[in-house]
Amino acid sequence: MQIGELAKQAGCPVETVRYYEREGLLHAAVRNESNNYRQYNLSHLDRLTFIRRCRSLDMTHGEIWALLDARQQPDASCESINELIDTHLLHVQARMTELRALEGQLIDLRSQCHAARATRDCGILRELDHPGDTAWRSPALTHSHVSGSHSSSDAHNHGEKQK
Amino acid sequence: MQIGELAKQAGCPVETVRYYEREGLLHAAVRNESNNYRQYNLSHLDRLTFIRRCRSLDMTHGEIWALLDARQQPDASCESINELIDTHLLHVQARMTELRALEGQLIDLRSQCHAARATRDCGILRELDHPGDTAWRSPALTHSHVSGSHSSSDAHNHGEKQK
DNA sequence: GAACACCCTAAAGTAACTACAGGGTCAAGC
DNA sequence: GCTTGACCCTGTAGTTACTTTAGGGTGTTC
Ligand SMILES: [Zn+2]
Ligand SMILES: [Zn+2]
Ligand SMILES: [Zn+2]
Ligand SMILES: [Zn+2]
Repeated sequence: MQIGELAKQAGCPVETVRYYEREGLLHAAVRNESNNYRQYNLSHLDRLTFIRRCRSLDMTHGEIWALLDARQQPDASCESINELIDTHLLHVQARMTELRALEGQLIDLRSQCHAARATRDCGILRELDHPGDTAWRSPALTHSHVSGSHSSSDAHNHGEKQK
Repeated sequence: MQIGELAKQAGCPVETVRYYEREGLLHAAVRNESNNYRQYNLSHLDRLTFIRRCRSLDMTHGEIWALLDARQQPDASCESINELIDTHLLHVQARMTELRALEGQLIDLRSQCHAARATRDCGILRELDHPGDTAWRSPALTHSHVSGSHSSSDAHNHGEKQK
């Protein structure tokens, strides 16, 4: 199996497979001697699929490493695995709590302006400009990874010409 | 006011202020001629505080640019501001929906192993290894930025010695 | 004049990819 | 034999919003 087929089976881009190999997450494939193409077998596909399932649960590479390591020691206790899942569940829940708080603040903010008026009278800007009575404290820091709410394809250019 | 005082008033690190200036979000400060230190006034503090409030709502720099731009035109309609907040609220809600789905999957996964047993018998690994009947599809892509659940301080090293 | 808090710049690191530049390999069709 | 197109390779840079590090100047105090 070459890299395109492996990636297709695992449902991820080819570049991601090469990236995982560089990171060591995926074992380096044997190369075809004549053309230097990577050759994969089913155990590679197994491992890659495992990794992608963990990523779809938003685990970090560090968390995935820990699971892969644990898997290498079938005789050890699985306690650390159970704990890792618990901890990661807390990561996700912590972030949800933050986002719920943000949602509330944004709904409050939005309620400051319903009609379209002149910008100078917009209640939203007014509220952003002066703290007001709503709690403007930044959300208490959590031990969560899992951050953000914006897709990477959001363009962030400002007054610059597009190509 | 020099940079340390400004940062303290706004509740953010000094480096972040310099970073915003490089990005253009914050206007470049006048420099003290003798020592080249940045000198700020209250309008800088206003703008920085505005930016930080938007960031605490998890807006991107692009979204903040749009608000800052709109604020420059007090006579225009504030419709775009209202829409921006609506859209960003959708970003946050979309991410919450994703995280709720993740939470459900993780709870399912965790339920596969309650006692600490040998790793070879761990129901969690078993489930991660073979798709099982639970829906393993990656969460439908949203138009959200706001991603992740892990804090940046999570260490992600594996078998490497610490310094 | 030494300690210490403060300021400066430029460059690299973070997480997990994604994209690009520049080029080799292979099968099919003309 | 040559072109077209799909596939593969390497290496590097870009993404987001910062943070960290290296290396060095400034200002006040003891
Ligand atoms: Zn986690
Ligand atoms: Zn308005
Ligand atoms: Zn947004
Ligand atoms: Zn277990």
